[in-house]
Amino acid sequence: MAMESTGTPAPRRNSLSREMVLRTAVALADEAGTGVPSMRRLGERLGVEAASLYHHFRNKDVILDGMVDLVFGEIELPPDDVDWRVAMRRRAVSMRGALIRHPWAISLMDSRTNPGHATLRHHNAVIGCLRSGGFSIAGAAHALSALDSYIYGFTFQELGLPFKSSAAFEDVAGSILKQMPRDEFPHLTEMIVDRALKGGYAYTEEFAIGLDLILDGLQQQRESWL
Amino acid sequence: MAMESTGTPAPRRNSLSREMVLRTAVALADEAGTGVPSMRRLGERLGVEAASLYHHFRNKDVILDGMVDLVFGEIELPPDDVDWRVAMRRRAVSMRGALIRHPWAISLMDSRTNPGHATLRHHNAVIGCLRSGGFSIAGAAHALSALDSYIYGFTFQELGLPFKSSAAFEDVAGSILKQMPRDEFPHLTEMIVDRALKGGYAYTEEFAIGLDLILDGLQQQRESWL
DNA sequence: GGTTCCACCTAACGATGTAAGGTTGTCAAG
DNA sequence: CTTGACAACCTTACATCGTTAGGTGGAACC
Repeated sequence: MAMESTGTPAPRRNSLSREMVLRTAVALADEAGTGVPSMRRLGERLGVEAASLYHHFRNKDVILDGMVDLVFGEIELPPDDVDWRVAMRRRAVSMRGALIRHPWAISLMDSRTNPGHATLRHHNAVIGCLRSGGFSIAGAAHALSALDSYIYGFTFQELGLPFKSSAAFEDVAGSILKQMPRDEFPHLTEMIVDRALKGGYAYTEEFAIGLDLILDGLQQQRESWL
Repeated sequence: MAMESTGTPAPRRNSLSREMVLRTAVALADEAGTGVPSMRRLGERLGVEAASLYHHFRNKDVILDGMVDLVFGEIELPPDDVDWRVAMRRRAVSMRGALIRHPWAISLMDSRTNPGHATLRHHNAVIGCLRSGGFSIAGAAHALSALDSYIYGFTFQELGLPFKSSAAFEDVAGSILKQMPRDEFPHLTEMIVDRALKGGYAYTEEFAIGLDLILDGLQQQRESWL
């Protein structure tokens, strides 16, 4: 259904192509804070009425599918000429980057169920990298699950937090502390104070710590998964 | 803002209480597939018009905040009479359970920014457990980040998959295989076939594998984080 | 008994996704 | 060149959504 049977989908005349629509949709979604555009806004940007989009896409869901696939296409495929560990590390960093660049994408992914071509290619490459790195099928499945879970979860939380700069962090931390009964939640208070004093929260560093911890574990367990 | 300054919020007369509204909202959201209820449906279930709800909640967002906090309240707090490792393990399992029981919750969390009382208590207890287990402040932060990321990410992916029973898994796997060019994605194909033959995907087991991998890593690194 | 005020209602606004049917422009066949 | 078909696009409309403004009834208090 989501996959064309003909190799070339016959790019008709002067119409707005699938590609063009999806690219504008992504661009619109990226523009500050607006999130996924409505059909009307998307049509407007394309110089077209909202309903016209339904001649190219059965419904909005397939547009969302396409947008998610575009994001997957931005993720660096694991290069196959390097160690599996550095390949997995680089793709993890690249994946977090793409999800941060397109903050609307991760919320979309949980409802989407039809993987696009870029998505399939991505997963295939990752599994292939793990397999040629010495992982069994089961082992690769476990590694993939652990890594993806961590990447999604970390980015998910990072995006949810209500500040982007570390200056903003201190403000928010301060105001949370004010309205929080400090003696009821001493450990939480302590941690927030500590992080705030250390001058903001370094996401990239924190991401690397957990990532390396998982990669270490995978390296150790690799040969036990046969 | 989200936190009452008075200890008892003065439960007025015969009105529909905050508690009752939130509980009904959660119950409605849990009912198959419907997701978070609209204000009209929520009002209907309470025998009230939609607009009346705005006398108790400034807007829908604070209802969503309350719903999320109810879910957090269901998560087992780490008991403090056991080893930090088994405590963290139990709370992870309990957390996944709550998120699976309320599939709408995780998609809500990324937009919510005002933590409720149960949420704060939960985080405080987790941090406290780690600290008395010998983690430094920084170490507890790293442990919390890694664990929560994994739990969120895993559950997030689990909920996104389009099947719940392992019988349904084989169907879906089969139809994906059919429309996927198998020779273009050999590793992906191989993995799906392998998992399908093994009779479905055992989430609980897979969850435990990654979780224990992270717990192992935390145990090893614990003393290096000072 | 009068006043106050709270809990609820009615009515409406603009925005959303989408279906139905009409209009236009392009292209191939006659 | 005309004719017809068909694709691309438009107009209109509908139900549903969150939310606001202003009204109504009855309980609570002086």
